[in-house]
Amino acid sequence: MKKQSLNKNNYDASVFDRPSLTVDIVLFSIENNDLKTLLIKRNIWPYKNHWALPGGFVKPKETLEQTAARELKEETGLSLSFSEQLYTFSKIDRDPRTRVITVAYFALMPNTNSKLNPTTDASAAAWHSIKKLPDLAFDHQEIIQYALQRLRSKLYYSNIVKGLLAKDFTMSQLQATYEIVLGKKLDKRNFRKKMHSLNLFVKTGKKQLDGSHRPAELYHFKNRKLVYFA
Amino acid sequence: MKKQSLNKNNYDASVFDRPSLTVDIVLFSIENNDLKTLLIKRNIWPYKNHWALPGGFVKPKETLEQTAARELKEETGLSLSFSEQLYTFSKIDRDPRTRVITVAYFALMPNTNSKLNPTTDASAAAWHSIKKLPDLAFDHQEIIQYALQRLRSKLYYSNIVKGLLAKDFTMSQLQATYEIVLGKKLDKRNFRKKMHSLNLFVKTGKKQLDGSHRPAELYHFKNRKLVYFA
DNA sequence: TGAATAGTGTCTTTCAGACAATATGCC
DNA sequence: GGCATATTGTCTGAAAGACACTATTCA
Repeated sequence: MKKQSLNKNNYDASVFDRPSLTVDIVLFSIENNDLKTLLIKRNIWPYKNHWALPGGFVKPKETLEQTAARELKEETGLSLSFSEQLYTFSKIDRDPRTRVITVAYFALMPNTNSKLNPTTDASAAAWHSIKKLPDLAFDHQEIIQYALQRLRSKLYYSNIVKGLLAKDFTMSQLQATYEIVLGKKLDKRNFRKKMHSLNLFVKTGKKQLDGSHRPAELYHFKNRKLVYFA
Repeated sequence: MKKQSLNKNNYDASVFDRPSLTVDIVLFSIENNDLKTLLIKRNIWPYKNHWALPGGFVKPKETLEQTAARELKEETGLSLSFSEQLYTFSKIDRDPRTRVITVAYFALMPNTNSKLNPTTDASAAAWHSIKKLPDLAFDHQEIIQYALQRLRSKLYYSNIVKGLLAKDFTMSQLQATYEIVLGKKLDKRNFRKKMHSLNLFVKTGKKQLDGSHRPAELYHFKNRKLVYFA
């Protein structure tokens, strides 16, 4: 196979007589009470110097999930815990190089303040608030909006919020996470009534003491896996 | 590009140093009060003489939706009205030829008793009850089950049932369609109360007279498009 | 004892689910 | 009038949503 070149003039599209396939990852996390997504800064054509979702080409011997994990690791140094397939985007001109179809994945991680270590095709990696995203490469804006919808709706019928929380958490932290993602305030009593009725949590017995006020019970999820409840 | 050959011994996998991409279509329709899906009988290796979902390789200049419509037309003679993307299946060994990733689409059509006209890779095309499917090629059994889940759950929060009905229909026909797809009986009064509360239908003014009993009001959908209501 | 956050219960409204009698047309 | 299907309303229980006070710790 011919080597793929790196700018518009000597780009050989004949290499691609079938569509190429990539995986892109929308990784969400909460930082400073704000929902953020991880972007990398491209240092090659096309969209050089634009921010983009981490992602890359699928290798013949790896599953799409493996591609997602590998690319995220390569481009940011982060490891993937929870992820699920989002949608496959296939507009004909979404990539100026040639026909590229991308399977988008959506992933969550708790706030860990991990240092980001971009390598390869990225000159930088950074968390961006979903409230003010920069100009993005390709159709990545659309992909992020799709992922955000999916995340928001899954809050209502699954324990997906787990992906954004540390192992142990307080009911206040849980509620704050819902509020940040949904972008609206929730009633404290109704929220707790609902959450307790779901029977998804157990008390750890520990309490969180952090200031001059009543300490909060710490909970964790009963189930290791994603659970649907509606 | 080398021509692809047709049996295991002289199959040249080096043609595929990147994953190949196909589209498969799960087309549902109701026939004789039974939910059926359209299958074709393969007349080439692999899975020769097995039933399989209609589908095929994505061409460079077509969208996935166009691939779906083209393949369905080629293999069955049918035209696609409603369809939506289902999921992308990518297990490494799902296709014995080489690495093939497939984007599954799920589609609906009203019962039209259209004659099926298989061509190209199919020696036959036929509707099969989802209650007793034959041995299927590839991972197509899994794909159909996934599509069926999607269809069933969408009945509860969208007007997707439209895809299975003629333009005008009675409330009894609507309810029967729900019952066939869900595989369970529903209460007539509660069903109608709910449906009318959704405000999705208008009376056509016409009535269906078909036998020695009270004629039924004919309705049609207000909205041309898919509408979500929950 | 004042400041800050944690934790809890009642009332009202809405919706799902159980349930049966009347209406209309054809023979 | 008899048969077959169409059409309609009430009651009950469960859950969502509005709403305010007490509990605990620390300074």
